[in-house]
Amino acid sequence: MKLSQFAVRVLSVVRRIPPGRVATYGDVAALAGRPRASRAVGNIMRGCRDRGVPAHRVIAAGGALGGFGGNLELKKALLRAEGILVPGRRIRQFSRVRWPPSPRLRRAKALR
DNA sequence: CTGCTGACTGGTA
DNA sequence: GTACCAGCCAGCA
Repeated sequence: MKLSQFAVRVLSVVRRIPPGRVATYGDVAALAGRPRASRAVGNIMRGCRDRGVPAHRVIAAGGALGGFGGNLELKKALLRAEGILVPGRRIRQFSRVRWPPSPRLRRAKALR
């Protein structure tokens, strides 16, 4: 199975997300070098079944859950298991569990 | 090459 | 709060 360079970068970024933290598709795209490729990131996540990749920690903007191949309930359960509360369609205290809060990402998004 | 798709996003109504 | 829209981009037919 061969992955494009972009896919490799995306996966390596997702692998870096610590337990109990989340990142948005847009964040992952930015860290992978393509700030506007959030949609493409979603496609890659959908196709990736690698267990070293915590896909459940990748969510949509604003703390929305996004998708999870039809197993959205499973995604919620996995997040809950890491201490992230998901009362409804959005996670609780999004700004607190969001990763990364680094200046690097902010600068990347500022170029938008 | 062209065209469509979608685990997206930000804007408007 | 919801609904719809245009822009976006990698992957695939």
